[in-house]
Parts: sequence; structure tokens; C-alpha cells
Amino acid sequence: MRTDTVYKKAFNRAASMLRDGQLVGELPSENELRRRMCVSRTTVRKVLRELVHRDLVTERDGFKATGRAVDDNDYYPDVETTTRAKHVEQQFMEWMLRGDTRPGTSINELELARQFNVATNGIREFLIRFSRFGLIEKRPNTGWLFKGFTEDFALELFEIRMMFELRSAQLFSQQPDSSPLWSKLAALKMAHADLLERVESRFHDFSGLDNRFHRLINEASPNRFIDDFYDIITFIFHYHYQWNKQDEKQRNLAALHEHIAYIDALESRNAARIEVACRTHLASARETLMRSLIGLDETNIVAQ
Amino acid sequence: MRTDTVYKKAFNRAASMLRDGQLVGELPSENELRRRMCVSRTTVRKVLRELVHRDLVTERDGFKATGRAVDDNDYYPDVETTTRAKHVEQQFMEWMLRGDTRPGTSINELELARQFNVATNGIREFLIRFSRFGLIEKRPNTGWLFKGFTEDFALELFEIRMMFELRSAQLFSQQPDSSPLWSKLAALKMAHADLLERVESRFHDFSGLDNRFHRLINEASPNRFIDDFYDIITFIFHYHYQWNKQDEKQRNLAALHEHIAYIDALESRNAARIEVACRTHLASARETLMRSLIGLDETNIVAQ
DNA sequence: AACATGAACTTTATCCATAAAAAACAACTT
DNA sequence: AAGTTGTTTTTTATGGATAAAGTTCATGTT
Repeated sequence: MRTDTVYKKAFNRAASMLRDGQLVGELPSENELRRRMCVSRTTVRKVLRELVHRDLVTERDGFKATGRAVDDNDYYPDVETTTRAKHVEQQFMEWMLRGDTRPGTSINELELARQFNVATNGIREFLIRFSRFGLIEKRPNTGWLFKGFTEDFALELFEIRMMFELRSAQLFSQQPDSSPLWSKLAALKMAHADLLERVESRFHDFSGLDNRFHRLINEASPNRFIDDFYDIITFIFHYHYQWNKQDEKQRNLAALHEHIAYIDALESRNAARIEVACRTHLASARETLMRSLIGLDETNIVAQ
Repeated sequence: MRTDTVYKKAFNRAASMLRDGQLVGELPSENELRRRMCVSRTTVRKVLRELVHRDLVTERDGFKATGRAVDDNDYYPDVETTTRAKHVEQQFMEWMLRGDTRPGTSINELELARQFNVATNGIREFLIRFSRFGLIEKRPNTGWLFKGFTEDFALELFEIRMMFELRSAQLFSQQPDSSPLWSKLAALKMAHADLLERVESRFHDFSGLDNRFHRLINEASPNRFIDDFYDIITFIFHYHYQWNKQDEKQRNLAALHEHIAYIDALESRNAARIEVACRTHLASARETLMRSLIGLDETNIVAQ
């Protein structure tokens, strides 16, 4: 059966809106709510029904208004708001990056399905989606081959990333002064400076900034293939560093400085300077990844 | 039910082997056949059973030998040797490229499933696979958006292609003299010269050559992301030109000459010359595609 | 006419079932 | 021991069913 995660997530969102006063007194129309919550009216109605049922919203002669205060345990737990597909993704990534899955291992849909407690269909769909990341390969009628999260992979990934980023950075710098992206860049520079001051406690915020920065650079002259490639990077890094926190503060601090230099270079519009700053930053990111891959390897060897 | 296309294709292959004398007298072992036909022994046995049943192979005391001559209608028809997934692919590509599917159209899994006569699962898997081509986009819980086989698409595609190919061509030219790829390149040059002589009748053969050439260039310093990207190109061109044959001979003739110039440039190992030849060739390929896109557009407008 | 709610209908996300194909096991033969 | 064939087990490719979510239609209000 299809999960009702959409409803539950919407419900939680509605509860939050009630709690922090985004909804007071009489409720807006179903259509208005639908727009605000980005779900269909059918789902809005289901949420409303439950809100009324729990007295979080009162209904009198068809008029709905806020009811009793929202409690912490009115919320559905997080697991229940996560799609099956997302679950598969998370479990697979953990299996791949955390477990001792070695390059050359073959992946068995049925086995994963049993392990993750989903139908084989879900596994297969995930694997098809995931195959674009270059880490697995389909062999028809037979299964999938795990090629390994290896040094080679990192090198190939960064080779492309370097090409794309150099291209985008140069194009970015060639924009007219009138482009609104310049002020976005300035804002981002400020955000970097801010974070730098609070880095001791907030170094986790870096990854969001990193993402915004690299996406901004691509915005100047968009290319869907470059965007897609950046999705791969984001995805891989998200999961990899989620389970590999060594030196995180250190790493992020260094990257912050590199970004600032890189932004300065962009603002200077000096092609050579941009190239240096860009190369420096990416080379450093690559080294960081490579180092952590070797770390991973050793962990696995020890764990065996 | 799963189709038995693997078996039927294997059967046809076995029939061909019998027909053109690759199998005479006593048959090799099941394992040997399995290896030659790239299927499991289970399938080989099924094929053998049917061959015996049809007297194409005789069996006496467990010894099998070739039997009566193979007839044209011993073969299973082509449709029956094509996987459902492949069918979906073909029908979808036709629907997209041939029909008057306009950018912005939304794609409905259920409708396609009915139209192509397959389960929705198959459609969905195809769409997930196809989404990497940058022509469609998934909107969760809602469906897919067809972004259009447009000029933008072609431009973005060729921008990346240019970057990749320039990179690969330079790296190719920097290989040591001892690399076996040089002789492969020489062979390919010969094949081009050959084709050039017979171009009047055999111009269709160009696309195979084109593929071999561009893949060879990538072989010098492989990168999985570049390979994957080349898959996109191959796929798109395959279907696009399958239904768009205008000027085919003309086009291929021009491309043949460009290839030869490009190969000469590679052999000269002169970076500047390589860059020029590569750019020239790709620019021309891009123009061809763009022209045919405009043609497509007009056809659609007229057809409406 | 523009918006609300209710109800009916359609499509997506998900699970389950099963024949075909692959892989593993077993028992022989050279 | 290495290679055969026969048998059993496992896995993949595909179809089918259904609750949840989205969309459309109908009817009623301001």
C-alpha cells in the first residue's frame, strides 16, 4: 500500500503553522491552505479532518478556527513522514558507504528488498536512478555490479567537476555589471564572513553555504547537464560526509577561506586569478575526499 | 509474465550458427554453447530441446548433431526477440520525436502504459532511466514533465560535448608512440577512406564508424562520466536520425571528410591543429542537428 | 463571475505474484 | 580433477492490484 507520508508531513507542517502563529483565528480556505502547503486539496482536507478530530482546530457551522494549543506529541514521528523511496535511498547509501561493501560485489535486488523490507520494485527503481552516479552498473538478467567508491571514482568525478567549474566561473565573471547575480555573490560573501566568525560552533552550516555558492556560479549560464552533474556531487558528498565526520571543522574552515578567495577572484574579473582560486579550492576538496577514502579503506580492513 | 525474448534470440542465433556452418556434425557441450551465445545454460538447454523437437538437431543416445537445414521461417520474428523494456523505449522515442509532443506537455504513466500495452511499472522504470537525458523531469506525486527536444537542449548538449571532446582529443594525442591506440586510429582512418569510396551506396555505415571513432578517442584516458555522456549522445542521435533522414548522404559525406581531417590532426600531435579540427567537426554536427530541429518544428506546425 | 466545499474520478506509489533466466548443487563420465 | 548433463534453488523481468494523493466535475455561496 502507498504510504501516507505526504499527509503526515503536511499535518506536521500545519501543526507547526498553528504553533508559531502563522494561522490564527479563522482558517483560510482549503485552496489557500493547499497553496501554502504545496499539496493537493484532497490532502489538505484530510489534514483538516484530523486537526478537527484532535481539537487542534474547532469547527462550528462549517467555520473553522484554531483550537487548543499544539503539543509536542501531536506531531507524527519523522520516520512516518519519509517516503519508501527515500528510505531505500538512505539504507542503500548506508549499506554501501558504511558496510564493508567491496568493489566488485554484486548487488542482489531481492536480498536488498528483504533487508530493507520493501518490494523489489522499489529497490530496482532506486538502483536505476542511482546508476547515473557511476558507482554501479547493470548487467541485464543478472543483477548489478558495485564498482566501488574508490580513488578512481573520486579522480574522475573531480576531473569533470574542475572542467565544469572553471567554465562556469569564467562565464560568471563575464556577466555585465547589471546582472543581479553580482549582488547575490556579495550577499554570499557576507554570509561567509559571518560564518567565519561563528565557525567554532556553527561549522555545520558550511555545507549549505557551499551548495549555494556552487549553484550560484552555475546560474550565470545554465546548462542542464552541469546542473545534473552537480546533483551527483551534492548527493555523494551529503552521504559520504554524513558518516565521515573526521576533521569536519578543520575542513570547513579551510574551505571557507578558499571560498572567500574564490569570490574575491570572481569580483576582480581577472581570468587568471579566477582560475587559480578555482583550481586551488577544488584541488583541496579533492584531497580531502581522497584522504577520507583512504581512511575508509583502513576502517574496513580493520573491521573485517 | 516475463517475456522469453532471451530464449528466442538465443534460438535465432543458434539457427544462424547452424545455417552458416559454425556448427557442424556433433554439437559442442552445453557449457561451450553457453559461452558462445552469452546466455545461461538453462537457456541453452531450452534452445537445444526446441532444436531437437524441430529436427534441426538430431539426438541419438544423448549425442546431438546437426539435423535438417534451417529454413527462413524457423526463425522467431524480430518483435518476439525484443524485451518489453526495449519496446517501451522505442515506442516512447517515437511518441516523443515523431508525434507532436510539445515542450511543457506532461507525461502520464498510466496513459503511456495503456498506449504501449505494458504495466505502469515498465513505463516508470523507463522514464527514470530516460530522465538522465535531460529531456524530462519528475514532479513527485504528480507525473513527469516533457521539457522538449529543443534548440536549448541541443546547445547545452553540444557545449558539454565540445568540452569533453577537446579534452579527450588532447589527451589522446599526448599518448606515447607505443600505445596500441595509434594503430587502432590508423585502422579507423583506413575504414574512413574505404567508406569514402563506396559512400554512394553505403553511407548508412557512417554512424557505426562515427561511434567507433569518438569512443576510441575517449579510450586514451577513460572517465566514466564522459562515457556516460557519450551514451546520451549516441542514444539521442540514434533515434533522432532514425526518423529524420533528410540529407543523410550529404551529411555523412561531410562528416567523413571532417573525421579524416581530425584524425590527421591527431596524428600530427599538434595541439592547435587538433583543436581546430575538433571544433570544426563538432560545430558542423551541431549545425546539422539544429537545422533538423527547425525542420522538425515546422513539420509539427504544419501538421497541426 | 469568482471562489467554497463536496463528491467522483484518475494517477501515482507501493506491494505482491509468477514465468523466464540465471546460478548453485548433485550425480555421472572420462 | 575437470568437464558433462540433470535437478533444484534463486533472482530478474513483468503483470496486476490497491490505498493515497492529485485532479476534475458538480453544486452551492457571496
